[in-house]
Amino acid sequence: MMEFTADVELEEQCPVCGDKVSGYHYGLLTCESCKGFFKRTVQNNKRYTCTQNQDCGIDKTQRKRCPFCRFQKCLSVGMRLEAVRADRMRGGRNKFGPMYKRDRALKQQKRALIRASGFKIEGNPTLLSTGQTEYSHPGSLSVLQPPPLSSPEYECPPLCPPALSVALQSYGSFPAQYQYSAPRSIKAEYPDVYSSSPDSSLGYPYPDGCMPESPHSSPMNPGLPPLVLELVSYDPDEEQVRGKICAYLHQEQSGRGKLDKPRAFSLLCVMADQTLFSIVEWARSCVFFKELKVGDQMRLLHNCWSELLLLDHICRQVHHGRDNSLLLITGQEVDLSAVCDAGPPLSSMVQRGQDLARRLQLLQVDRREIACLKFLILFNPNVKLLENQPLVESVQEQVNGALLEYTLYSYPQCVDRFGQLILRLAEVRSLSAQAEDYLCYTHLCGEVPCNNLLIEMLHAKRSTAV
DNA sequence: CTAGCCTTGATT
DNA sequence: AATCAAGGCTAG
Repeated sequence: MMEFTADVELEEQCPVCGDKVSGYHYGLLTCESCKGFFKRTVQNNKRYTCTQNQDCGIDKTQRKRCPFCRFQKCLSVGMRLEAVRADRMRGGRNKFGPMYKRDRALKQQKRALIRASGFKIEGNPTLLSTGQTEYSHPGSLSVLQPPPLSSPEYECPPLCPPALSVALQSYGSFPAQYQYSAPRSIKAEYPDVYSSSPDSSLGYPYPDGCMPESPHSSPMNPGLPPLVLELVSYDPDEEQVRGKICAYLHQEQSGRGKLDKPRAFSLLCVMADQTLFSIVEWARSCVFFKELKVGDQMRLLHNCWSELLLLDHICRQVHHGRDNSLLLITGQEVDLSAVCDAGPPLSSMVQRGQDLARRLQLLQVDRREIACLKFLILFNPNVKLLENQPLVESVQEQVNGALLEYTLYSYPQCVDRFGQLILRLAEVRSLSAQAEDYLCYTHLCGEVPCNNLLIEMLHAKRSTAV
């Protein structure tokens, strides 16, 4: 009973400062003051600096002390820049409406469950990142910006320790958010720990609320291969990744002078670079991959990083579902016509990407299938010089089988759904290769910031492969 | 700047 | 007509 009241109270606290929540603001439940603070900051394009170590604790009494850290926290808990209106239009509703509604229903469900069973649910399966557990880790953002890379602009490859091995090894203590992997709870008691509102969670937590409903949304999922369920459980929380990357970008932007505007392209590179870190984190948390030695882990990632990055991008477009704009990991939209102005190689690749996204959209590919595809990409048996080749081959085989079975059970009306998916995989590979070439070329022209994981991957592949 | 209270207006 | 999350206003 104590726990129950504690839990409920927790949910009524602002995730930024702990003050009393006054409603949904900019994507989640916050207090009135953080709402106002976030609005002022975004509307007036404020840039703050931290006089300490950018890890100031934010609570009700100290929130005024460091606006920099307060804003970082706003972003990292999931407050959304896009919800601040550019045109300052008052009143009405925005596209987040449905999301708020879902979240309310979810919380209601959770409360009912707690009351019914007197049982406190562990983990945080909500779509929104509200009611999270730990803000006590001021340094949790640092994973995406490991020490050697922390001053992005001015370091060059020779001085950099290999970022991938750092990313694979060094943050042993790194937190729970990429790994609420609890494989044992999958098959058993709580079939829906991962997807509390039956299948809406198969879609990405994007606000549109227009996710195609999966045809198999029965809660029980009879013929579902357990492996598929497990694989999808390793997917990171998109909201959290987005929050971290936004926080990183914002920090970096305020770190450099106002005058020094980064060019759009290099901004995209930084974004891709940060996304890559989250992909590495994802891989590290996955079954099978964890069992491999670091050397093999690196070989696999070197081989497939661009495919995973591309697939991530494509999936975002699938759920974004618009032909005339791209949705970035940060939640920003980029007009496609602007991209086309950038010239033929880039615009044709973007076009190929859009075509691919459209095909996947027509298929109504679901999140479980995507999870399988990611594993198929990661565990590529064609990678040479693996110490544990048999494991990689076996994973490839198992996932293939599970995906085939899944598509047959879940989409019996689509005869060759499996084949279609695999075909798209080939296109992902081909397009990612083209993108790598392009990146390599632009890098040689000095257009890409040269200090990052992105470039390290690029070089690694080119020096070992073929 | 902050934060509590007020006004708006699309959605239900 | 009620709701409620946007933006606005203004003492402190």
